[in-house]
Amino acid sequence: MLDLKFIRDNLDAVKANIAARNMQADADLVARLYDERNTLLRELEQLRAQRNDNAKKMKAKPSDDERAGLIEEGKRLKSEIPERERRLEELEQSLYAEAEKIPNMAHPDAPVGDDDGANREIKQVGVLPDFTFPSQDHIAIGENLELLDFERATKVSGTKFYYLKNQAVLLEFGLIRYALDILARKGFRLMITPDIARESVVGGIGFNPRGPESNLYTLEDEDTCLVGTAEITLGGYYADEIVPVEELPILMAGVSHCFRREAGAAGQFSKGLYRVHQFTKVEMFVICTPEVSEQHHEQLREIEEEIFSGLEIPYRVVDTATGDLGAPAYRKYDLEAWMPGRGEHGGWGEITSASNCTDYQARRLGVRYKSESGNRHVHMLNGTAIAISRAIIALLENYQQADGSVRIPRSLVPYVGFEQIGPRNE
RNA sequence: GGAGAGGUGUCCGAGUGGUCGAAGGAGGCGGACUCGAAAUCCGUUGUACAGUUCUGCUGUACCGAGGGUUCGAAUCCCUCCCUCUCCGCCA
Repeated sequence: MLDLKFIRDNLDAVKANIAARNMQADADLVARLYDERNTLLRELEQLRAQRNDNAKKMKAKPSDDERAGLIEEGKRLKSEIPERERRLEELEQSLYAEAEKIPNMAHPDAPVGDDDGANREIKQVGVLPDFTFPSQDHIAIGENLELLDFERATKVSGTKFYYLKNQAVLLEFGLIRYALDILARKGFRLMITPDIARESVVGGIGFNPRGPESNLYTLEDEDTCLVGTAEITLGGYYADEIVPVEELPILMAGVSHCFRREAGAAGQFSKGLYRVHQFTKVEMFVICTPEVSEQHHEQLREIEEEIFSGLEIPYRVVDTATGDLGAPAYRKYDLEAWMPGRGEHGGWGEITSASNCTDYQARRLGVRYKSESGNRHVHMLNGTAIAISRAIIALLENYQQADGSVRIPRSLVPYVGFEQIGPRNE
């Protein structure tokens, strides 16, 4: 959520930003509700002050006459207060409901545009594979080598689920450990996080827990849902706390399962492992002072590049367009890996993203630190270290060999214990 | 799941319906003493929102949460939540 005063005092910029991000929110309404709320609040506080004052006079042991008058006056004041309290509560409810729809401001350098077509490519790293044989997509490779089973998963759990089998299982654990070792060296605190979170935390991070457009699974009869990412549980870790400034920056790396409904997502780019209901992810999360959040954003991007360069997977970095940022991000970098099985001739597929959400999430979550000028909200950033399912796509498709086997990148061999998968000898 | 105990400020801990934003202690911060430190002494010490003559001041709210009684509630009543201990079940 944005600061209400900021919205009121920067109405034009806020409205321009809503438009640039292609979102629906009414900043004028928020400013109006905010003013109305403040007017009513002042009125109510004045009445309460009078009530307190009146009650205080009783302590002076007044005469019976005065006493009766004070009680009379107290009753009168008392009768005026509850009605205003109700109105204030209603007003604040609509105020916050509307204010929460307003997205974070965008970085002045973020490319302006309605969707990912406007993303700006910053750089491209690595050499695209040039296969001398007919290449296959990860589904074919995975099924041939008995690494993946989509059909059985559909039978047991539904579409967009999968079994990982044999070396793919070791690949998952190996990739996790590979990423964690890098992050531990960078000073990240390693964590395994809950896979379920309260809706209040989910909302604070900027996800919509319920509703038809929600990408999350909510739990029956509870105000909780399955997490779509450890960003939720890492961001909620310090909710409602004032973090000692000397502990900043806090770097956390969380391993969790991620559950996503992906309702309505179909088409060639969501087949196989690309868009699934459940996967495992190692997520980075940074809590820092506002002054250094942009530096940390660059650092997250660099770590993501280090991880994928280390896996020798070709990728490009894009600066995400305003229309594709979502609500909480101030700026977002995506890493897109080359996926030879994507489309007719291969294509880029999003494999990580790194977002600077500034104080947008911290405000609703109540994460602050003490500064010279009072308590301020921290800045929060998140980035994917490695999303296992998509990483497996990139590995299988880029490292496939003419004989149907798949080579394992050098840096990963110590973590998985083998140098290649297959070929099947039959 | 069953039985019992309890939830007060950064922590421990007191609190008769008005003098309680809350005793006392610890810790933190500032200062005195000291060559320096410890000890001792003095002062200070939360959060949020609003207003403001704005590095301060004023008001309101906050003693687990939500209701109620009352001119007035940390204190009385009701409901709920959570934590702890013991038992049961269990990876």
